[in-house]
Amino acid sequence: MRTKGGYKTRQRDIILELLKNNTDTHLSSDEICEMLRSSGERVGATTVYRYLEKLYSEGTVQKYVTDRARYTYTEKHCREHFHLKCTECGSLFCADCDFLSQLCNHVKGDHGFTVIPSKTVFYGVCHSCAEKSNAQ
Amino acid sequence: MRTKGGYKTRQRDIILELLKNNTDTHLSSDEICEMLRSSGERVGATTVYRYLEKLYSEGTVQKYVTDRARYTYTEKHCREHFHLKCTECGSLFCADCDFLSQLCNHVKGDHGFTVIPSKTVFYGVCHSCAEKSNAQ
DNA sequence: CTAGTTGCAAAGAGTTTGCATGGCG
DNA sequence: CGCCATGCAAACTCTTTGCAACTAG
Repeated sequence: MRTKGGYKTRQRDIILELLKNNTDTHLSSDEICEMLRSSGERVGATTVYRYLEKLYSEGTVQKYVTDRARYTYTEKHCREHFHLKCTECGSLFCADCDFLSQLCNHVKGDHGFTVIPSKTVFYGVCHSCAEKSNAQ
Repeated sequence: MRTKGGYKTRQRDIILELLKNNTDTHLSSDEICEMLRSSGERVGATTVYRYLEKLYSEGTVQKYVTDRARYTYTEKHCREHFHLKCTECGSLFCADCDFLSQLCNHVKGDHGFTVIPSKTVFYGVCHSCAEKSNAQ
């Protein structure tokens, strides 16, 4: 959680801009490079990797590791919420309620483990995807 | 979820045996190779990879992907549990209790989202790493 | 000017594939 | 004997590191 901002560069600007414009998906560094390339920009893969890790360590983006590392811009109003990620359609939902808030206390008390909500994602199937499956 | 059993071989026997004797941990293919090697057995890495994927597709083992793929033998009576992954030391813990079991019902009922425990990992800081941080 | 940033090339790490050999049934 | 399994080597993919050139402040 470093607080130093670093220099402001063209590459960092456009990477962050792209992340802010795609808060509904999880992008891999590869996809980010590709999206930038198709819009005429060119940023080295190494730079993307390094900047994403920097943003992650600052808490600016969230990181999800499944088969590869994926990142999503952390919206201010979601900072202390949990996230529900649908494995079918890829949608990301925010979940904030008493039960989930208590979860941290429980895991801390009974399991001695301090959960970090902003880094934790529940994987599963969303309502609409579940309906589709039932319909078949 | 194929049902074909395949041939019974020395390698498959000892890999499955090892998995059954280590239901409390999550083993990577690399660790499995190493454990077998230190007990005098020798199995090629490729064979371990291929057999684990086969067991996974059959449902015989569960697969967890964090930084690398890890597998655990699926015990019949074992209900699904969540995982706690320490971002400091990388340790992976299992969490199986009523509170966490209720979590699925709650998220399903109040959020219309079906959580899949085996795919969900809680990220945070474990007890011993938290102590180290406090000591500093 | 100085320290942080970039990006190519190369190294790593984990996993998969090609293919000839070996073993179960 | 036929077919599946094995395992070495090599290919592959994602990610990190070394390092020289570059640039923001």
